[in-house]
Amino acid sequence: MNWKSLRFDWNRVRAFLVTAEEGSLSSAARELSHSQPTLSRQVSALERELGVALFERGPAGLELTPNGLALLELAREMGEVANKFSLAASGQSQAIEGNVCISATEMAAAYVLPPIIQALRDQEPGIEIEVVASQRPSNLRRREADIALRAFRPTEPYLLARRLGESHHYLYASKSYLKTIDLPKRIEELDDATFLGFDRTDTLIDYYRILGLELTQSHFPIIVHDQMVQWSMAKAGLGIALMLEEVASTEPEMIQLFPSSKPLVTENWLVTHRELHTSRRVRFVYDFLVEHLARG
Amino acid sequence: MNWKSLRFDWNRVRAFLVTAEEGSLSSAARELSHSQPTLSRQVSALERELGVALFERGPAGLELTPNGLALLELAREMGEVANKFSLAASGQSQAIEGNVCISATEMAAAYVLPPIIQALRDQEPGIEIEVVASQRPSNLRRREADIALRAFRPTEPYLLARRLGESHHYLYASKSYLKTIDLPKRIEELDDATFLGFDRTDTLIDYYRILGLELTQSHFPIIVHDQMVQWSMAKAGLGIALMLEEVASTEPEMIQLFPSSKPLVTENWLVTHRELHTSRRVRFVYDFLVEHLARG
DNA sequence: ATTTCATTATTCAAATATGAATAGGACGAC
DNA sequence: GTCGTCCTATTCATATTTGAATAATGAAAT
Repeated sequence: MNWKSLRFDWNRVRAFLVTAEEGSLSSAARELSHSQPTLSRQVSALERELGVALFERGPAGLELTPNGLALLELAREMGEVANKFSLAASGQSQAIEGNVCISATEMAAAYVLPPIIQALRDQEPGIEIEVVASQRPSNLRRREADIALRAFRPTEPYLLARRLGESHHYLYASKSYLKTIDLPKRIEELDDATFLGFDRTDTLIDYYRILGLELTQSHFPIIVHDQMVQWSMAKAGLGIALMLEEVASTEPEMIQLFPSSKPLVTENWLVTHRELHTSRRVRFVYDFLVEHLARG
Repeated sequence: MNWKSLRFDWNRVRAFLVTAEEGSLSSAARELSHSQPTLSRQVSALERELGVALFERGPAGLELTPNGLALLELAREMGEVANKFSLAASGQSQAIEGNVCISATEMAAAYVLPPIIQALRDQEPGIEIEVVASQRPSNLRRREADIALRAFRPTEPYLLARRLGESHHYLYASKSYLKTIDLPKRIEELDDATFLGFDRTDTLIDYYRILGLELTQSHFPIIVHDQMVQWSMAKAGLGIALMLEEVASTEPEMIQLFPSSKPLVTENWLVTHRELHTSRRVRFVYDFLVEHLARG
């Protein structure tokens, strides 16, 4: 076999890929934990190596040339395979030491995970935990996380999921806020209060409908994307928020509204990539989380 | 997007790939124009990086572990894409300087190409020519060559081919050899001579049948894989060889047998990868070869 | 048993790649 | 305008990677 065509520097393709996707050398450098000059030189070197101009350079940033655009397709493809390689390799790793990345919602990360991670690290100090707290589900195929805590059953065939039970959400408001409104007896009558929202979609309105409340966008004068911040605002008395019962019950200042009404129920699923489940390290964390989170 | 999983050293995958395919670090080092210690360290570093043992090491060489075997599949895939990337990049290169690799049979490389390459380099000194002389057709998809001179029309859809005319082959023997046998009048009667063969397949027997000669393996007591060497042996009087008319006619010592019989006719095709035809450099060499080789 | 030939791993000086600091340019906010 | 922020390219000291030389080991041939 002849390997002549492989003799170029593959890392430079990676530099090109991330630079093109990120839009700038600086940003790519941050992503790859390198310095901007390094990326600058790697991309320049690739261009020299190939004899092809990949970017138009300017102080405002880079712009792909048509040639660069065509090659970006292949660089993406190479990145896909590199990702698969990394995944498979991690899956085969039988080392217990090393990093495991867990994705969860902000509330779960802030209130549920800490004691579990504490216990886990007491038992296996070699395992380092990285937490990605985000409302958006992490893409496990792209390896944005090794293990994800999700509120829904995943459908992707390459994922392995385990149901952990369910969580109950109720409406909460601070004592100070409740002094400013007349709380009705029945939840259906609560319609002139201030509610805290996450975004301008109707997701939350749909949830409230399940609880028996018909609301419109105008009931959400305050939008906070960050759930932790939203909860702080609720605690500060800005309005009513939907919250996990376990989390809210630790806050004596927060009052559960209509405790006898039915809660909003979400499922909890622990999810990982099938490839990763064969990794001793990931498997350990996965099993540990199941053990400490599984209920009902 | 999250690029965490791409942060490993891609060049180490290449080191692993070539090492696994070649079977040893030393051999891989030769293929990649690196040193053996470099490959040794790159592969070790990859194993450390992934936490996976890829090879069992021994002084006799390396052996893939099951994990290594599984990862080799993905490394191969990555190599395939890297190859495509390199191909596409070369196709876009508009530099006239640089290397172009031409594959041809030994005889063509030795007798036909030299004056053409001479003229080409007089005209474009920036172009460096690499010649791969081999009876086996080079795999252009794997980029074993940029341009190939072949005796048959290629069928692969990704190849671009141009017919250059045909070549005539006759039987030749040295004057010294002819003294040792009685040359019959008609070619059909020539059956107790010594013929020089290339291998133990029947390809050559089939060719001779076209010329009207029914031979068997026993007529080929001397097998020489290398055509240049075979021709030298024929010149030294060891037997009869089939040879290109143009090449043989430059040798006064060699006698063309049965000049009035029909020759063995083969076609000549100039072939390149479609992707490469867009490279200014490859295109130039291709057109130059067409111009200097096209006949009839 | 000995030699030869292949392999891999180690050492150390030299070549190479890297990051911090810095310069310079475009763009938007004020 | 002017400031602040983002970008890229360059410089230079440092850290890493590399290859030549070499040691060590096993398999195969003698």
